[in-house]
Amino acid sequence: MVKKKSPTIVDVARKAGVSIGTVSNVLNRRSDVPMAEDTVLKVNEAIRLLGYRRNAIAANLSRQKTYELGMLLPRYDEYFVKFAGEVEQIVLEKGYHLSVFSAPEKPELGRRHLELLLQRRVDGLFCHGLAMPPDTAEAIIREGTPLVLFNAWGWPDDIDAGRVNLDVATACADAVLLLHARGCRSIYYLGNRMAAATDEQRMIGFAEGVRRLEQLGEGECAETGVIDVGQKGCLQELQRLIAEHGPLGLLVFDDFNAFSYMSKLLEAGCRIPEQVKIVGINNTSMSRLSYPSMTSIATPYKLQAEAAVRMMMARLGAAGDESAEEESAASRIVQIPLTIIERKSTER
Amino acid sequence: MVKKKSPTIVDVARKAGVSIGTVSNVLNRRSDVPMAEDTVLKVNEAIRLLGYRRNAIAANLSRQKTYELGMLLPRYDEYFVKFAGEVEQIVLEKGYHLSVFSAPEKPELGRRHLELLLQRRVDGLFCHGLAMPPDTAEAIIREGTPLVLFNAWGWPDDIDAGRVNLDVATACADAVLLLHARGCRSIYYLGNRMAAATDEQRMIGFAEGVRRLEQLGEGECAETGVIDVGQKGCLQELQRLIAEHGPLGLLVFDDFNAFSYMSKLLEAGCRIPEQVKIVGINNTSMSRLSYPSMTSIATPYKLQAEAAVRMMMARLGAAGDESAEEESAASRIVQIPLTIIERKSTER
DNA sequence: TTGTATGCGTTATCAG
DNA sequence: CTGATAACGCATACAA
Repeated sequence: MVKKKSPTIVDVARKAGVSIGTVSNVLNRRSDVPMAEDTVLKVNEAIRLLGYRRNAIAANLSRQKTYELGMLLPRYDEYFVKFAGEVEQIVLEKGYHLSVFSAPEKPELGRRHLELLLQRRVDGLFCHGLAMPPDTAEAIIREGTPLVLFNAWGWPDDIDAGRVNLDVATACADAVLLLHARGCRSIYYLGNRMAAATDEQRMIGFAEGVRRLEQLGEGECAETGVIDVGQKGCLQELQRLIAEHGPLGLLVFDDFNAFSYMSKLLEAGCRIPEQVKIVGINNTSMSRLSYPSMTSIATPYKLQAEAAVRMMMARLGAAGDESAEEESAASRIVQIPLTIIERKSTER
Repeated sequence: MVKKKSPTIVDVARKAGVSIGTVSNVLNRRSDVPMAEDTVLKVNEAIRLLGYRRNAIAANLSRQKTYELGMLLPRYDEYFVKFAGEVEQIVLEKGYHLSVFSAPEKPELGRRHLELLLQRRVDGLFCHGLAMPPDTAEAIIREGTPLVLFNAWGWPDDIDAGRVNLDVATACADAVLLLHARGCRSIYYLGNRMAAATDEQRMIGFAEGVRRLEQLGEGECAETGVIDVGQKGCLQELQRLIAEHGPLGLLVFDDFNAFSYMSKLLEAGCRIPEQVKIVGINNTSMSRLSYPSMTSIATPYKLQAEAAVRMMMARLGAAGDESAEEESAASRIVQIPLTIIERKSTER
């Protein structure tokens, strides 16, 4: 059997006894071009008979539009994957599809993926704030590709990219207050310096929470501080704190680390939540299923995805349009609120 | 600022004072076509100056090849995502890139993604055995797109698709023996009927393990059985088994469910591993980080990914080639062995 | 070593 | 309503 090259509209046209223009019209169901009922039937029949399948490459080239959106992730973890999945769903309903790439710990790889996406002439780009430097972003926009960033904290304000940021800081501040309300005498943030920009937001929130605590002016003001998960003797330090101050409150970088340290503390004989109360971040399946179940800050994927897509669509529609040009920074940057899901690990 | 359409090779050619053919040649670094050092320099300079970026769409259309591979997943979970990530890495080194799609619980969505990939004329397709019915697979191959399936257990043998299957059954059998060796008097498989084909493999393995146990003819032959996670009163049933028979061995459908039930049992006051010994499947981060840490069957992503890519490359290379046509079923189907990672949850 | 011409499969325009 | 025909941007034989 020879590799019979797939049929083209030319074949379909011949088979149906019409011209290729007509085939294209019924293929694209153009509403502005009226067509005879009969021709449509003939064409569809020919398509079925030949097993014709449109060549998207040629179509894209011709119409100068791909209906493809790209997404650049720093890595595949539960949070990013869920977010990407949501976005994929939503844009699909709008006739677009999403191509996701990740660049695990490799800026060079990230650039390569980006270049690829650009060469494929994607109509728009979603990108994590960590997966691309600001000047690259600027260049992309300048060249005409709409860009929507997510979790791009601390980026310069004058970049014309949509931005959908999780308001992690506020949630972390709330977590500090929660831990205090649950009776913690000392409250620490267990961070991860390796993830600089992400860690910073949590730290800012933690500090804010501590400040709010002070403003409350409660006499039994808690002792607070920051420890790093990578720090040597981290576990011992925690045990010391428990011994010295009683109920220790721990806000941890993410569920993964929170869970990991919860296990270590349990193994060391600590009782949770009696001696240590833990709050994780991301509300992954671990936190829900663990014993004791773990309080965690939930990131609303769906909300964030919807906001991101909305921004993208606005940019896609307004391309070339000078009308909606005067977009305020306010509508360019959206903050997504998080909520704390309280579970056993912070019970009184 | 007008949306300046991106420069083409025509622009580059003009700027560099050469013809477009020449530009194309240096762009593709054709080894068979010799080029003057000087022209290459000129062209590259022009490319830099203009900020030229090759239009992959046009290139693909012209050369009738996309260097794109598609992957269809039933959903995004830790296992699939890791596997996809590995494949992405490997094919990247071979000059291909991977577009991943998932069809969470929606066969219709899956067909749509497939159609999309085919319209984009991907050079090849990786697909999970659950994400596509056999007749569809056959049609795809017939039309000339190389197909490599992974975890397509129980598929008809006459389909000319590469197949890379995890040998879950054997590993499950081994797990049964392990549980017995660790002193379990009764051994149960905690399955998940909802995931039919996947569950079946585990069940086959479990049964095989039980049979091997019987052949050993140990006097203290264990009692065995199957329970479903979705079953009402599942937890109570387990507790009853523990009370009646002492040390209970549990092989669970996957880490997720294993972890979930471990937590429930702990909460109910059971001691692990003293009263219940648990083996999960997939060796996800949960099993490693939990307390007690959980024994799990590790799936070698990398191995499986390498095997899958190897098959794909063979098919891509042999396309049209009649030489390697006579491929035996043996080399078309690869079994990947799994290994049990023993942790605290099965200690004596 | 470089330039020219043709084709890739569609879309879209504009006469019939 | 339908049918030629010119783009779309690039690759590639083949000619120079």
